[in-house]
Formats: sequence, C-alpha cells, structure tokens
Amino acid sequence: MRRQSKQLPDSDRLLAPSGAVENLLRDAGLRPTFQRVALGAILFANGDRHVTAEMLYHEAVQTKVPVSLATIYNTLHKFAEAGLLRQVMVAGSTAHFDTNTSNHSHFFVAKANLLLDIPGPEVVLDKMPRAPDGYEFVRADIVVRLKRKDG
Amino acid sequence: MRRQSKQLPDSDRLLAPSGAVENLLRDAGLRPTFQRVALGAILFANGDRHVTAEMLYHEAVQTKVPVSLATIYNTLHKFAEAGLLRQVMVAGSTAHFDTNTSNHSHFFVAKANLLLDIPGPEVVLDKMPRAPDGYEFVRADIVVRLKRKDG
DNA sequence: ATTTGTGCAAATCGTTTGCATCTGA
DNA sequence: TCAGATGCAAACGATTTGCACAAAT
Repeated sequence: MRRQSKQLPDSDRLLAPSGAVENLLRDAGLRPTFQRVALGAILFANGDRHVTAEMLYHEAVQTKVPVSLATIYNTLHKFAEAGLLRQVMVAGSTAHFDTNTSNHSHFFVAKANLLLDIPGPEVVLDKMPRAPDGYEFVRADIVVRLKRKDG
Repeated sequence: MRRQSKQLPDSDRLLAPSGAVENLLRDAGLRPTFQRVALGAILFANGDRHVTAEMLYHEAVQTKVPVSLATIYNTLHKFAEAGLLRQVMVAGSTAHFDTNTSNHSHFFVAKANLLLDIPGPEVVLDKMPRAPDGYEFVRADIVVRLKRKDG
C-alpha cells in the first residue's frame, strides 16, 4: 500500500490528518502554523518515533515542507515544552526527541546514533535514591548502551 | 591546615605525589609526561572527583601547570582509554569524567552542571533487558536528575 | 493591530584536527 | 633516534541568536 511519494505532501503518505494535528497543537497552547502542522503530521502519524533535528529536517525537505533548520529546532523545543515530545539526552552532541512521552527507558547504539524504546516496564529501578539535601528529584534516566554483535 | 596556595604547584596543596602518579601512568601504558603527571596529580589526589575539560583546564592554570586546552582533551581521553577515568555522558554538550571507574550511578543537576556519584549500591536495575537481536549489551547508565529545591 | 512564528546568516559552545615543534624512552 | 606529546590556530558540528519579514489571532 505504500507507493512512492509523488509531491503530495499531505496525502499519499502516512501522515496524521492535519485537522487532528491542528487540534493537538491548539490544545497544547501552540499556534498551528503551517510548518508546525506539517512537522506534527510527520511526527505523530504512526506509533512512537525518535528524531534528531537533522533527521526531521531532512524528512521535511523530502516531504516538500518548506521549513528552515532554525524552525525545526524551535518547533522541537516548543513541542517538548508543551509535553508533546520528550527530549532524550542520551549522549554526545545530538539531541533526540521521542514522541513517546511516557516514562520509559532506552536502548542506544552509539555508532549508529540509533535510539530505541525499551518495550514494556522491563527495566525498572530497584530503589529510588533519596536526593541530597537541598535538591529534589526530577527524573531518572536509564540508557542501556548496545553495540552490534560483530562490530 | 589548608593554607592559601603560594605558587608552589607541587606542594602546599592536596596533590598526589608525582612519583605515585608516574607509576600509575606507566602501569597504564602511558608516558608520564610533565603535563600528564601534573594533571594526574590534580585528578587522583583526593577521593573521587568529576571534571569537565574546562574545569580541569582552569584548575591546571591556577596551579601554574603549563598546559593547553587541546592537551587537556587529549589527556582526558587517554586516561579514559587506559581505564583511569570513566567518561560520563550525562547530557548536553559537555563531557564529564569521573575518577571513580567502578560501576555506579549519578545525580545530575542540569542548571549547575553538577555531577555527583550516587553513594553505595542504592540504585540498581531490577531486571536487565535483553538486547534486541544482532546487538549486545555494553552498559546501563543511570542518571537521576535533580533540581534545587527553590529554583 | 498585535502578537507570535519564520528564515537567513552570523555567532556561540564544546570539541577535534592539522601541523610544526618538542620530549621521553 | 624517533615514536609519541604538545601547542596553537583553524576547522567542526550541533545548536542558538538577532533581526527583518510574514502569518495567525
């Protein structure tokens, strides 16, 4: 069923319906501009995904969405602020964003810059440590680093 | 007992004895150059510490150790390669290095760029997830993010 | 009409690299 | 002697910023 894209940005591809995305954004208190709706359609179409700014930018360009890299960064941060995305700080320079905003852990393959959700509640902390005096708990991040079996 | 430093880089301050550091480096297969010994003295003097390149650089400059930032980066990576340090990828742009190379978790205060060991085996994973086919486990990193109680 | 978002290019930050020069074994 | 280290400055990649213009309420 998945034919090649034929310059039809809003059809012929697995994108979320623009109307739905518009509401999503409005409900999150964000102005549904053209680029935000288009990026939202890319991001929230199918199940959960992980993107970097660069990845989303390329995807947008391929989908003929007129958008600049600066706006990609802007949008990713706004979405994250609004709770539509979760920023995953896994390592190194590049920031990853996850459309799965629930509390879960990640696999990360450094060489491939590949980020994956760990399915289910398989990884859990045994005990929560108590925060030192003067500080309060924000969140526990668990990253299980992997490498290819050969490499 | 701790008087002010008086331009006496190798005394009058809690530094590891150079001889000991030299042996440490030699045993790790690293040439004990002047800067490496000096940086090693700073790093391995007292208990466990965490440094960024920038932090170590400033400390070195203050201690009148002639060293360039490039060499700091170089040295930190060589030390890490040799198992004398562990690189902690906690977030964002800056790399942290930990003189505690044992398997343990961290607290991290983003605003202050402050990294702390979580004492003892307080935080442990309940279950290890099995790696997806084709991949193998490298290591699980646990970072408990904190913020100041007021801020 | 006013606020908010966008695009571009320049600026920034942490880090790496190329290369000539020094240094330790 | 000579591989390996150092320092400097330039190069780098990801991200951010300043500002003029455009779009949404």
